[in-house]
Amino acid sequence: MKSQKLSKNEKVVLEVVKKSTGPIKAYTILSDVKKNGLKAPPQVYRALDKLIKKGKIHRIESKNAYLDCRNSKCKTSSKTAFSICQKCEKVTEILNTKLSKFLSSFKDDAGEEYLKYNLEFYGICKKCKS
Amino acid sequence: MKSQKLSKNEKVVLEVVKKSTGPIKAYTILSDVKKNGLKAPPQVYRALDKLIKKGKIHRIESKNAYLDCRNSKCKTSSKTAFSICQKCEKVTEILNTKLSKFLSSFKDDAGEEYLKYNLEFYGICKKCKS
DNA sequence: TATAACTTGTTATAATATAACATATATATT
DNA sequence: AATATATATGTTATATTATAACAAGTTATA
Repeated sequence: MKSQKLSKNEKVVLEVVKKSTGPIKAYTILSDVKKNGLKAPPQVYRALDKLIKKGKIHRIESKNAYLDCRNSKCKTSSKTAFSICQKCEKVTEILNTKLSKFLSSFKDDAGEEYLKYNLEFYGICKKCKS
Repeated sequence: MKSQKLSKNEKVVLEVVKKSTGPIKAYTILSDVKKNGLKAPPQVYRALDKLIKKGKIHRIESKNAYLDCRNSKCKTSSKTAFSICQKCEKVTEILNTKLSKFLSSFKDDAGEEYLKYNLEFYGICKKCKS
């Protein structure tokens, strides 16, 4: 497990991700942090990579977007599950013990378990249904 | 569920994906299908999108790559699970009834079920471990 | 055969991400 | 403190992945 200490750029990027109401894209972050002096994509991508390793944010693979982790117990980003509304694009992290236990102890045909997974559920959220 | 009939370009692209020993990238497909007369990215991406909808191939989100579906029962690409070796990059589709039943009947905190999901497990495959 | 729906071809460009290298800052070791 | 080492930053250029927009051809159907 990596140190949780954040560098200057990591703090700046994390603040932007936290402020966002949903998953935010790298270039949206970039245009936002330009007021903080950051200028180029690598500065953002480097910070994002580190923040993911440090468990501060998650990457929503199917959206190429980044979301802050609201699970205080989350120290790493190795086991993640999300629900994604296909209508309003809202993404919610799923923190469910039964689910994480099931997936953590899941054995494939070769009898192997996995220390890392990412699960994305797609559907229509309650708000959009009503 | 979409018609399973494939157009000319879809057949050409599917053959290339099938021939590949693992997940294959869109631009790798493009350079391959150039001998069949296809010339530009949209031709490949359009075929890929249709093939996914028709359940013939899957997209491995974390790799931006495409893999043919070997599950004969797979008519759509709405419920998918894969294991990905972080060393040799091998990707295997997981066809496991217990897993698919669990995820299909999973209810989130709002009591909602999901008709669509994608799960990616990451680890080291047996071959790479030994 | 006309009409609609789908499929293809084509050019250009948008969106996402990394390589490579120079410099600066922080941390640990003597 | 001075040196060595590792980490973090700044910068330019470029690679990779994907779509917009529009014209034209093909197939299915009324």
